[in-house]
Amino acid sequence: MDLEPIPEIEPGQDIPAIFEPLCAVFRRRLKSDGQKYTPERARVLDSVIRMEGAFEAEQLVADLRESGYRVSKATIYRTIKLMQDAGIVQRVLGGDDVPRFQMIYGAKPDDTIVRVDNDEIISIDIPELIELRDKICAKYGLTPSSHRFQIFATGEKKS
Amino acid sequence: MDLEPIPEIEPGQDIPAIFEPLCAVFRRRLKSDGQKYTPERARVLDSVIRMEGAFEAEQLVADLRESGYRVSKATIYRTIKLMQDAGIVQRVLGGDDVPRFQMIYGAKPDDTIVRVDNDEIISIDIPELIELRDKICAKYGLTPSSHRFQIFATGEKKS
DNA sequence: CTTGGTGCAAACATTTTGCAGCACA
DNA sequence: TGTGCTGCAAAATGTTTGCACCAAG
Repeated sequence: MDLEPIPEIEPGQDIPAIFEPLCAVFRRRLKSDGQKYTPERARVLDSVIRMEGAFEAEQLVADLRESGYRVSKATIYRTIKLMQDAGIVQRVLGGDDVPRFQMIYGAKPDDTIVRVDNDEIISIDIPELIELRDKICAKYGLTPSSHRFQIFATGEKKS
Repeated sequence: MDLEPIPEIEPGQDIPAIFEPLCAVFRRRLKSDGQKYTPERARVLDSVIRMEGAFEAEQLVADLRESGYRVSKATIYRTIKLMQDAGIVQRVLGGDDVPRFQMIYGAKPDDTIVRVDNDEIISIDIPELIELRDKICAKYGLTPSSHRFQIFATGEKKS
């Protein structure tokens, strides 16, 4: 491919600073495995960073296609897998059963109530959880990057 | 099919009492939707109840086949969907990306730390979460059946 | 020249659907 | 007689793989 050369840290133009280390994380991980940070992989990472919240693999395909970068589906899936290995994204399920991915690093916490009787998803905000998780991680000598709290509930009181 | 008639509450022989209402829940839900509690569906529910923790759809197929009940794959998948609608099971993802299902009713909460740098999963026990979730649900007029708390962390202190 | 990466298309795994026949109200 | 349920096989999704060729060290 004849894309421009890859800068040392290629965060794209309008990517929040919080995501900048991501690129470095990915590059480091690839390098330590004897793998390369190619233009295609940079494009996929770029696209992932731009996604808001959870996204489907197919959205990456579409997004990259729109951007004019023809990255093959196979490469996209392969790159997603690499990013999973690098701890950058994870696979998740929403209320529907569509498999999606979401960023781990820099992701904002995801606290929800899932109505198991009608698939409704209610976002809630529980600041206490952050200190709770930090406390727990400290006990294990780990550094938390994000968390996810799902409550499964039914609506007895209302339909 | 020439199976024995379905008793009013057919909990199987050695199913813990905690699961008994499940059958009633399922029957009630089906009835209210003008659907039927057939022998095949009873068999699938039976099999689901016997599964420990999360299970793959294919395990139900195998389990039912072993039991000598030939329930078609299509019916099993259709029944799983009905049970999802009834709020009895939900789809989940484990550390690998294999889609699985798990019981909601009677399921024990699932609190874990996910080491994003090496995929290690550490089970933790946080009793406070139960009261927290109950408090939150009460605020929304909902009845919690289970929850899941995942912390994503890296091991800075040890590898 | 060796190792890794890519695109393409075929293969795969899992789940859904169309359809003809069956069961029961 | 109509409505729902079943099995089967085909179709639809979502993801992975085999292969031939390309690029960089």
